[in-house]
Amino acid sequence: MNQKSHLKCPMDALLHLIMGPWTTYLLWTLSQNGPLRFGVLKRRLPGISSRVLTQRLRMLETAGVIFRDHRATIPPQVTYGLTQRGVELGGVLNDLEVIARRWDMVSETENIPVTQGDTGH
Amino acid sequence: MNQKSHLKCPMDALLHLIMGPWTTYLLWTLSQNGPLRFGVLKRRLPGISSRVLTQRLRMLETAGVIFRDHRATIPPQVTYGLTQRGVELGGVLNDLEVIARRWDMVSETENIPVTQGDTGH
DNA sequence: TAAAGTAGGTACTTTAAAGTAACCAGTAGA
DNA sequence: TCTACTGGTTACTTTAAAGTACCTACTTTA
Repeated sequence: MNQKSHLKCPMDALLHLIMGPWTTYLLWTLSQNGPLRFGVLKRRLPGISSRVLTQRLRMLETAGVIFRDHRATIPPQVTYGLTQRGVELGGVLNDLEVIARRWDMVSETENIPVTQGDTGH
Repeated sequence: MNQKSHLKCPMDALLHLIMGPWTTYLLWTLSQNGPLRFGVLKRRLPGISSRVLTQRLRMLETAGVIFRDHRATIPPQVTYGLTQRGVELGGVLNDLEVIARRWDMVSETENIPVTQGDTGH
């Protein structure tokens, strides 16, 4: 297997979509502030390059997670925001964050082995 | 920012933990089959190298997501399984997979913009 | 006249991580 | 005695992706 495993598995495709640097921050920023223009977004993600920001926005747009609203005015005005899918994804990311925070708080606690049949799957 | 952003943010730490190739397959395999020995695990992930499998197992063990049961017999016998944290994580991964499958099914449907205030955050 | 803001695109460099292959100890079995 | 199995480790190579820097066109403002 290699990085292209997402060509077969929808789960991998989704993880591949959100796993890169900046991506979750980007989604988070959009979910907190609503639709934002390119330049504003760039300023809210201090350190990100135009190149990577553009890549991320294109990926997410292709996946239908964000929308792109382009007005060919001068200067141009391009706004990005979450779609319904983006909101769905945000929900799961929120669950993940709740877990992440909880684990951080109690990182010194025990790790309990789980016997087969208890996993809930 | 760079790959080390997980040093600050628990969310990034968690994503960084599960995002690599093989990791979710590994967790999935353990959740479906219960604790497994190294060699069995390797055979259930066709194509993975010992090197990467070991790395993944170490990462997950350090994070408290799996446990390692080592018996210094000859030949040695090392078993890995999910901890409580592993089960929790499995739950969220399952949610993600449900979404991934649904999106795949309806990939031709509309992507609806969401106005500020509707995001539920 | 020159700078700044708009939303990126392009070329080159760098780096982190994955892949590959060989190797280890110790014993059982042919 | 030679092989294979156990669970890895180590060194080297390769590649995908991120970083860096500079470029565009068009207009307004100083």
